[in-house]
Parts: sequence; structure tokens; C-alpha cells
Amino acid sequence: MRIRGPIVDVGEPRTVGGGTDLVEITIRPERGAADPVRVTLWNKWSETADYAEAGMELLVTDAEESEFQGEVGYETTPDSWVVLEPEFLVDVTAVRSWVQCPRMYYLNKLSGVPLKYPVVKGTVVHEVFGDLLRGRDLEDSIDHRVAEAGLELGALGYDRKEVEDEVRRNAAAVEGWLQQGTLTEEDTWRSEYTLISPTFGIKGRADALRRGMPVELKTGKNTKREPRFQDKMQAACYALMLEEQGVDVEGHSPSGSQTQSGNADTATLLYTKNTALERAEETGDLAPAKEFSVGPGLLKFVVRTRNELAAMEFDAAVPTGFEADARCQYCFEQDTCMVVSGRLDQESKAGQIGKPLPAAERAYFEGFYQGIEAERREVHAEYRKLWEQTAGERAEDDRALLDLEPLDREELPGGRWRLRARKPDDAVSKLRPGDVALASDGDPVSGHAELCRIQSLGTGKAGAEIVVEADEPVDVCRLDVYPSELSVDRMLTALHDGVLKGDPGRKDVLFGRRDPEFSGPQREYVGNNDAQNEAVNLATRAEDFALVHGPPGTGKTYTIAQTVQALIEQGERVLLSAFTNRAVDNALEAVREQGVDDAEIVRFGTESGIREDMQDVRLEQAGDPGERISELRDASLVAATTASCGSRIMREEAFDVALVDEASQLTEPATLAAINLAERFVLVGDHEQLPPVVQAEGGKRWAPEHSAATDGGTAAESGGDGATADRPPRLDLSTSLFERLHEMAPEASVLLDRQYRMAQRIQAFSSREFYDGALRPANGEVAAQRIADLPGVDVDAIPRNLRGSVSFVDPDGERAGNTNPTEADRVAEVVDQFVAAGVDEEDIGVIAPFRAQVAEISRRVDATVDTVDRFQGSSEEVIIVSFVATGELSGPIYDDPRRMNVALTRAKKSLVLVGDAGALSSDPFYDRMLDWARREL
DNA sequence: GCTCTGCGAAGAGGA
Repeated sequence: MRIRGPIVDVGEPRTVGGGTDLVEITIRPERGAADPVRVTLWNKWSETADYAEAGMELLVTDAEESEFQGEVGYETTPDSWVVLEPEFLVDVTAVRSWVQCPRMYYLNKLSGVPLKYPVVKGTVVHEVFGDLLRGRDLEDSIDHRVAEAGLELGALGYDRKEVEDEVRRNAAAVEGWLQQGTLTEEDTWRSEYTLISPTFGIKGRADALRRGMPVELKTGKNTKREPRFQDKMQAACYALMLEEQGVDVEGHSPSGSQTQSGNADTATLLYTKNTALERAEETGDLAPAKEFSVGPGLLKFVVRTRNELAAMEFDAAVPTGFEADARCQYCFEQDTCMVVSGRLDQESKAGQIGKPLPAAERAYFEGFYQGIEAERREVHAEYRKLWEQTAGERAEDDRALLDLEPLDREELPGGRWRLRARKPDDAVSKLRPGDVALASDGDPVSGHAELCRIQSLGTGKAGAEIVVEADEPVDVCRLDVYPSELSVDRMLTALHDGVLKGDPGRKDVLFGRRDPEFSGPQREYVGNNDAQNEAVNLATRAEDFALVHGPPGTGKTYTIAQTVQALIEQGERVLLSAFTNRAVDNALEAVREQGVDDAEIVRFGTESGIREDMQDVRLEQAGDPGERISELRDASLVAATTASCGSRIMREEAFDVALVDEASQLTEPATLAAINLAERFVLVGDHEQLPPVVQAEGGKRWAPEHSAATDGGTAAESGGDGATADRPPRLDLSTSLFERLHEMAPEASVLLDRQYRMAQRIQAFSSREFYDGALRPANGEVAAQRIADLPGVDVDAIPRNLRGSVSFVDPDGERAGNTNPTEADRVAEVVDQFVAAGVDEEDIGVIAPFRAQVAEISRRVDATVDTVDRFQGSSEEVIIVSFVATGELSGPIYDDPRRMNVALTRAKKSLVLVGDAGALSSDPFYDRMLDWARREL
């Protein structure tokens, strides 16, 4: 049986008769009696006691009931697996680097995989290997895959020919091996096999499976008889997961598709620099392929190693680091290792370089590290939904599209597949075209699943056709969101780059040790708006940073365009960034409209993320290395999301100024990803609108005084005499850097106070509640605009209660979950009434707090319907807000008034609030809103 | 009890 639960107590390891080790761990089982129960771990599993501690989750499979001294408990059997913290999903490559050296694991995590030639070449060879397995022609594949890596190769100074030759030599070893009778009629192959293990808490992608057994490609040389230990561990991880899955793999062989199940007791490592094929018979050492048997002992060692790693991650604290028995002498990470040790004042075998961080910086680093790791756990929780979802919850969950009917599959040139499926119902999900998703036969964990990219989802209606592309074919019965740790990884590397490697002068201003400085002459950039003109001056004269505070409709985007143009004219190289692709494209559009030469501009990012009209300046990554990299390096303006700024390529770029839009929606580490690349920075945002989305409750609030570094650590520098001395700055993921600096250095900030969007009545509430009344209409025309101004509108045809610029409607509905159908009906009726009076449906927007209500309303109207969060940044002539709540305002969505500030400031001429007066009047803020909305009745 | 966008992900190596 399986036993699982949080650990209450860890006993002392003991040795009993005949030298058998055991340890008793007390856990509180999740099922049945709540009483703690004793679990005896025998033999090697007793090692778990070395790192297990109270609070960690323990899972024991195949446990047996046992009685000892009259007490009933459980014990491991020879078939048991013991897993610590199974919910922490360890990556296979993490296990690999951990066995090499635990510090290497941490360093990779902190500093990311750098832009180095062996990495890029290795990736290319892996891709060629996959292509070969999928039947692609070798030369065609090499040509294509080397071209794809064009930009990275260019950044490394390589030319295409030499890389092609080297890849060809590596691939020849693979191809030779494949042709050496190994690829027979009986062989079944799968490339790029995604594995996720709920039991062992491991995930990863095997390079290939042959007859259901893992094959791992290594683009190096290994002349020893045995594979390298860390390579064996990696392959054994896959073998372990395959065994759990009871692999039943659909693969293809030269004779066509067939199904075969295998027992993963053998794994193969392919060392592509071992090229002595002709002598392979007599000298097994030099043959590229090394097979080895994966016995139960190795598998258990894999699990114990993984447990050790998961236990070390338990408290989500900055690693103190130890090297186990690694030898540093030949380590490629030596430099990084010494720098990190030096900055964090850690002991390390390799030694330390540089001075330890001042206490305030140390606290900052540790606090954000923990916040980011808490977010990582939230990503792991998303993975759990892949297997925890039960039939009963299906209707509520929107992370997957279920019960799809597979249609056809089509092989694309290059060996990829286009797969189609039909959606039987009108279910909506978070999935969107361009997303990476997991397409499966219905069971994404133990069934057949493939990573894919969504091409199209049709409409939300029943019968819509779904199209995805994947490396291998699968009957698409289900499509899941594929959770990614990418953004947490990028935040971590940005934190590393900013704090451990960051420029001391930059850190002085970020930590309030020095005031931001400005220099140079004032000029007139904007003639008719003093605040905007001041903003451009502040941004262009900033020696350190400038902040532009732009409330709704105040011409933020125009100000950005003016600023970027002015900076480029000063001869500066500019990075334009924001959290979302949409925001980046919007800002870039304004810059282009301003007349900045297209030849100066590069839009960096994925093809599917970038808007159609910006594709012409998008940097194509594939092509000639030299050409690709000069296109990037020669651009005076590079526009990219903050996530892209953390990419290997962008981390190597340098700018004079980074300008970040919608900076108030970015976590501080995400902002660092952009500003790390520049000497100076300008943040544009509004902290009175939506803050960054943070998942983890614990990650939202922490104060530096609670951090380990402040007691003890380096007391030499205490953080200076800035804001930090008076009261600790608000350092948490849900406070943006924009907001923090705005409080710390108000003199570096300009408020854009004139808005060009809303009628006077509409803006009044927001101005009073959020901007101390400072927000005002830019001119009389803006202030006095009315719905009657819209062409073809007959005001008399609009019901009297909706004629004013702000109105309130109580539909007397009932909240049901996150929807309110009666209210949705009433919203649709209001839309119809406006349309009947001649308002173009395209000029109407509907906003609701919940996605479920958005879906409810979308079924009834053709106007744009979206959540508040997704409406930020845009506006419509007429806006209708659905509040959903009845009776009381229960739910976190109502807690943050800034969300309402966004919803209420999207309308230009008419704003209709649809909600339950009882619920709204139950909260002082919403009650004031109600007063304001009703006053005009 | 909610809101959510990014990213192909994983990719290497010597004594």
C-alpha cells in the first residue's frame, strides 16, 4: 500500500541484528485516522533521515503494515520507494548536475545556462539527432538546424561552415550507429519524449526512446569503458519514469507505426565524438554507443539523490552550497562559483572572489530568492493539475480542453506533424493560439503526450476545430496548459545579474544610498502638455533613472515615443521593454509613428508572440550568423518583453537606456531583467492600476528584517541613510520596482496629469480616489464628450437611465460561483439597447472580474468582453462593467481597489455599472463608487 | 475564495 503525509518526527537511525539499518519516521497520514503513524524505513532508505525534517511530505510506496511493541505502523518492503517532498518537481538535468556537484546545480539555477559554443552546438546536434529519427535527410537537417541557430552562433563569432562541419562529424557518429544494423525492422523509435512523474517528483525530456528504453545523446567524447556517472544518472531518471509509466509507446519503425511496450532495464548513451566505428567491435570503448543496465540499485540511488535535492530545496532559502566530493580543479564553473561564494560569503572549495554584499543587498537577494522559489512551487502545483483532475472537477477547470475528438494528422516537411481535433462543447480555457501545450490521448501523465504549439483554437463554440503542431503524432483527445518555470528561472538570473554581478553605482541608487542625478539642458519636446514635456526632459537628462507616472488616458504611449525618439537623436542605444508582447508592440507602434527609421529598429521575440504589423522589424533568428548578429548589434532600438531580455542572447547586449512600459505590473526581478542591460533606465507605469500577478501567498509579503542576513552577516554597510534607514522599503514580488522607487525618490518622478480619454464625470471618481484629484481632462472637448457625439446615435432611443455618462443598473441577479447569469442577461440587454440606438457594437466593451462571467456574457453578445486585467491598457467609447457579486463582496478579486480603478477608467463617453447595490454598498470604497454612479440618475 | 503572460525546453564539457 501507499502511505503518505507530512513528517511529524524523524527518529535516530539505528542498526539492528545483523547490521541492518533502520530509521523510524512519524507522519500524519492524509487519509483515515488523523493520528500520527510510525513508518520504518529499512536499509538504504534509512539514509533519508539525514535530510528529512518535520514538515516535509513523505511518500512510501508498497509499504506493509507492521506491529512493533504493540504499536501498529508501517514499514518499507524490498519493492518500496521512499520519496521526500514528491510535489517538488525536480528536473532530470538538475539531478545530473547535482551528482556532479551540488553547487553546480545551484549555480546553473542562479546564473542560467550561459551563451557558450558547446551548449549551442549541443542543441543543434540534438535536433539533428531527432530529425534523423524522424526520417529526415541528414544534409537537409544540418543545413536547417545550423541556420536556425544563426543568431546565437553569430553572437559567439562562429561562421556557418565550421559549425556545419562539426555538427556533421557528430551526426555521422549517430548515423553510423543507426545504420549499423541497430535500426532494424524490430526497432521502434520515439524522439523527444516528455515525462512527468507524480510519484517520484521528477520531470524531463528524454532525447529518444528505442524499444521503450531511453537513449541519451552526449556531444562529447568518452573513451572510458563506462559512461560518465552523471550521464548514467540522467538516463536512469528517464528509465525510472518509464518504468512507472509502464511505457506503452507508439513509435515508428522502418516498416511503419506499431505499438510496443518495453521494460526500461537498459539505457543507451551516445557519445558523438567517439567516432572509431570501424574498430567498434574490438574496442568497445571508442564506439559512440554505450549500453548499460539500469538495475534496482541504481534506480534507488536516483530516488535518494533526488530526495536529497528536494530536501535541500525545502525551505526555499538561498543555498549555502557544498561541493560533496567534487573536484574543482577541472570545473568549468569555477569562476561563477567563486564570485557567488564571494558575494554571499559562502565557504567553497574553489575559493572566493570579491567582497561580500552589504547586509541590505544580501537581505534583498535572499528575500527575493525566497519569493521567486515560492512562485516556482506554484508552477509545480500547476503540474499537479495534469493528474489530479478528476471527472467531477472537469467543468470548473479551465486549464485543459477535454473530450476532444481526434480528426486527422498530416506530416509536414521536416518531419513534424500537424494534428487536428474537434471540440465537442463550448468549453473555454486559458489556452491561446501560439501557446506551448501538452497534447495527449486523454491522459497527459501516463498516457501518450506530446509537447505541441497551438496553431488555432477555432471559436469558443461547439464543433470548433483545433490545430496543433508537434514533433510526433498523437491522437489529440485532450490539450493541457504546459506549466513552465521559465519566468521564475528568468527572475532568478535577473536577480543574480543585478545584485551579485550588478554595477555598484546602479546598486547605490536602487538601495537608496545615493540620490538619482540629472544633467544637461532642458528642451521643449512637447509643446502643449507641460507634464509630458517635463517627463521627456527628465528621461533624457537622467544619469540614473527617471519615473513617468501615467494615470489612465494621459498619453503615456505618446510620451514614450517622444522619449525614445529624443534618446535616439542624442545617439543613445535604447532598449524598449514591457511585460507583455502586446504592451511592447503598442509602444513600438507609437515610436514608429513618431518617425523613427525602421532600419534602426529590431523587435526581438518569438514569431507567434509578435503582432502582425510588427513582424516586418522582427529579428529573424535563423540565417547567416554574421548577418543575424549584426542586425541586432546595429539596431539603435531593440524592443523585447522582459522575459526575452533574460534570454541568453539579450543578456549579452548592452544599451545606454532601458525604457520599460507598464512597469507597475512587473515584479522587481522581472524589471531587473531589462534594466540590467542598460546604463540608465526609465520606468513608465501607474501603481494605482493593477500590480504584478503573484501566485504564492507567502511570496507577497516579507520584510528584510526577517531575513537571515540582517542578523549576523556583514554589518559594515547598513544600507545607507536613504529610505532604508527610516523604514524598510517594501520588498516583495507584488510591489513593483516602479512603486518602490516612486516612494523612495519622488523627485525622479513626473505625474502626467492631463487625460485625453474620459468625460469629466467618468474620470471624477478615479481622480478623487486614486490621484488626490490631480487627474483632470486635457481640454474642454475631452471633458464634455457625450454619447450623442458618436455618429449615427439617436440619444432619444437610449433608455433614460442609460443616457448619462455614468449609470448604474441593478439586475437583481444571483451570484452562482463566479458567474451571475441574470446579470449577464441584463448586460446583454444594455448592449442591445445601445446598439439599437445606433452605437457601433465595436465601440462597446464589457468588463467582468471573473473569466467565468466573461464567458457567460460572451455567449450573449458580440461586443468585446474581457476581464479587468486584460482590459488594462485599452479603452472604448462605451464600457459596461459587470460586478457579479450579490449580497456581499466576497472574494479576493474585490479586495484591491486598483482593479476597479482600471475597470472604471476604460470608458470615454459612457460607463454603465451593472451590479447588486446591496453587495456594493457593503464596502466603503464600493459604496462611494455607488454614490458617484447614482448621482447622475 | 482571483486575476495572469512569458517562454519550444533542454541543450555541454575533462581528468
